[in-house]
Amino acid sequence: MAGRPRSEPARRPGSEPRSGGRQHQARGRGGTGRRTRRAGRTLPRRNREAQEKAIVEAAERVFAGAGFGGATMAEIAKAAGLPKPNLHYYFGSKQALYRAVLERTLREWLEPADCIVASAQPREALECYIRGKMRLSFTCPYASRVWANELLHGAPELRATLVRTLRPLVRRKAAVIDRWIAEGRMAKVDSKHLFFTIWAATQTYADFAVQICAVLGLDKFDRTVQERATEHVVGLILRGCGLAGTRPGRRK
Amino acid sequence: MAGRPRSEPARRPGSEPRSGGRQHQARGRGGTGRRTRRAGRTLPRRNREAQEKAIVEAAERVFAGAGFGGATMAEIAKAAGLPKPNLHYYFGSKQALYRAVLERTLREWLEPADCIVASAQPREALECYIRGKMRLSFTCPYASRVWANELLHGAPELRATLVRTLRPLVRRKAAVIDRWIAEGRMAKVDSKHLFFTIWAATQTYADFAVQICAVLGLDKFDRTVQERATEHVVGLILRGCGLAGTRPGRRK
DNA sequence: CCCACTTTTGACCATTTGGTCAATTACAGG
DNA sequence: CCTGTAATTGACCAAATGGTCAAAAGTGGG
Repeated sequence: MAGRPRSEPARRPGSEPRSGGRQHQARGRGGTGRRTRRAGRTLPRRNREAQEKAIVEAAERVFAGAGFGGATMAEIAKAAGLPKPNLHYYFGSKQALYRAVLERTLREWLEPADCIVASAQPREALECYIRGKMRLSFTCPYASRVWANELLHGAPELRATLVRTLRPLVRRKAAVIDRWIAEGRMAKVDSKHLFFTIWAATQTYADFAVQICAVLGLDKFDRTVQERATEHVVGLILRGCGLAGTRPGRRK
Repeated sequence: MAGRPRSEPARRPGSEPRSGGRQHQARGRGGTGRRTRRAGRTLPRRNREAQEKAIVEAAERVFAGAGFGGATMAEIAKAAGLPKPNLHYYFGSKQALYRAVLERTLREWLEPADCIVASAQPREALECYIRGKMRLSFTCPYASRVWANELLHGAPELRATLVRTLRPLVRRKAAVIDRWIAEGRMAKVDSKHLFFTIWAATQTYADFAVQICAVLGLDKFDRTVQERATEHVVGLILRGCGLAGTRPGRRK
C-alpha cells in the first residue's frame, strides 16, 4: 500500500545534507485549532493542542526515566502512540520538546507557593505549602524527576529561567517569612535555605522513590506511607521553625 | 567514507557478544606498581591501580554531568587523558565502569552514619551525622550527583544494593534513634523518614547546586554560604527533633 | 638478547539515533 | 467534486557511539 509513486517519483532526494536549520515553522497562522469534532477513522481526530499534550506527557515519562541523553525520540514516539516524524512536526527537535516539558513542570513547581502570603498565619501557610509540595511529589513524580534531572546536570536549558523566574519568587516569599520572624511569630531560620530544605524534603519522595521504597521494603507508596511521610515532614519542619503547638500530635 | 570491505569482513571468532563479563580480570598480582619513573614519552607510566582510579574519577565527573545515557566513553577517555580502548581494557564496558563509580560512591555515602551509635548523645550524634553529610555535599558533589542520577532513573544498577546494604544499615541506625525516643531523649519522629529528610536536606546542596546558586545569586558556593547552609540544616533538623538547647544560637 | 606477559593505541565496525523528505491522507470551503 | 492546507507516515540519512582488533610498546626474568 501506500506507494504507487505516480510517474515521476525518483527525483534523487538531493543527497546534500540540506544542513538546514529552521525548517519546521511550527504553529500555523491564526486559528489553527478548528476542532473538527468529526472523527476521521482510527485516530479520534485530536486537534493540535491535544496532540501536543499527548506528546509532552509521553516525553515527560520517558525523559524522567532516562534523562535527556538517555531518552530517544523513537521511545517517546512509541509512548505517545505516534510515528516519530510527528514529534518533529510538532516540536521541531528533541531539545525543543524537552524544553516544552520543562516549562510545563515549572508551572506546577511554583503553584503551591501561593499559600505563602503575608496575611496568613505562619503555621497555616507553611503547612499548606509543605502539604502542597508533598501532594505534587506523590501525584506527579515524573515532572519532578525531569526537573531534578535537569538541575542535576547543570540546568543547561533553564539556568536563565531559574534566575528570571524562581529567584524573584523566592525573594518575595522569603521576605514574607522574614517579616514573620521579625514579628517573633516563628523561630529564626534562614528563610531562603528554608525553601531549599522544604523542596528537598518533599521532592525526595518523587525523585528518590526507589531508594525510599527499598529502605522501607515496599514496592510502591501506598496511602498509608504517603500520609505518614507527609505528617513526618510537616511535623519536623514546623517544629524546626518553632511552629509546633496547636495541633497536638501526629494526626493519623 | 568508511570503507566498505564487503568481502570477508569478520571472521567472527566468537560470534556471541561475549556477554559475560569477567574479562578484565582487574587487579594484577602483587607489586604491579613498579613506578618506572622513566617516562615512556608522554604518559608518566602509571600503574594499574592509579590508572583505574584516574578513569573512575574522570567517569564520575562525566556521568555526573550527563547521566549514564548522556555520557560517552570518548568523553570519559578524554577527561581521563587516555585513549578509549583503555577504558574497555580496564573496565570491560560502559556499564561496568558506571557500576565501579557507583560502588565507590556508596562507601562515601554510608561513612558519616558511623556517628550514630547508641552510646552517643542524640544531639551530638545527629549533629555529627548532618555535618558529615553536608561536608560531603560540598566536597564531593560529583559522587552525589551520580548517585542521585541513578536513583532518579529507577536505580537499574543498584536496586539490589539498596536492599542488601542500605536497608539494613538504616534499620540499625533507626533502631538507635527509636531507642532514644523511647527513652524520652528526643522528640517523637519517624526515625526512617528522618533519614530520608536528612539525606534530602543535605544532598540538595550537591545535587541541585545550580538551583541554589541561581536563587542566591551566586556563581558557586563560598565558605560563608557553606557554613550558613550547614548551620541552617543542623539547626532546623535538631530543633525538629526536639534537640535544640545547649548551643544558644547560630554559631557564626 | 630473547621470551612471556601486560598495556597502549590507531583503525574499524555494527548499531543506534536525531533528524529529513516526499508522498499520502484528512478536511474545510467553494 | 475539486483544491489548498494541515497532518501523517514509511523510508532514509549522516553522525555519533559502544565496543573490538590486532599490531605495537613496555617490562621483567632468564
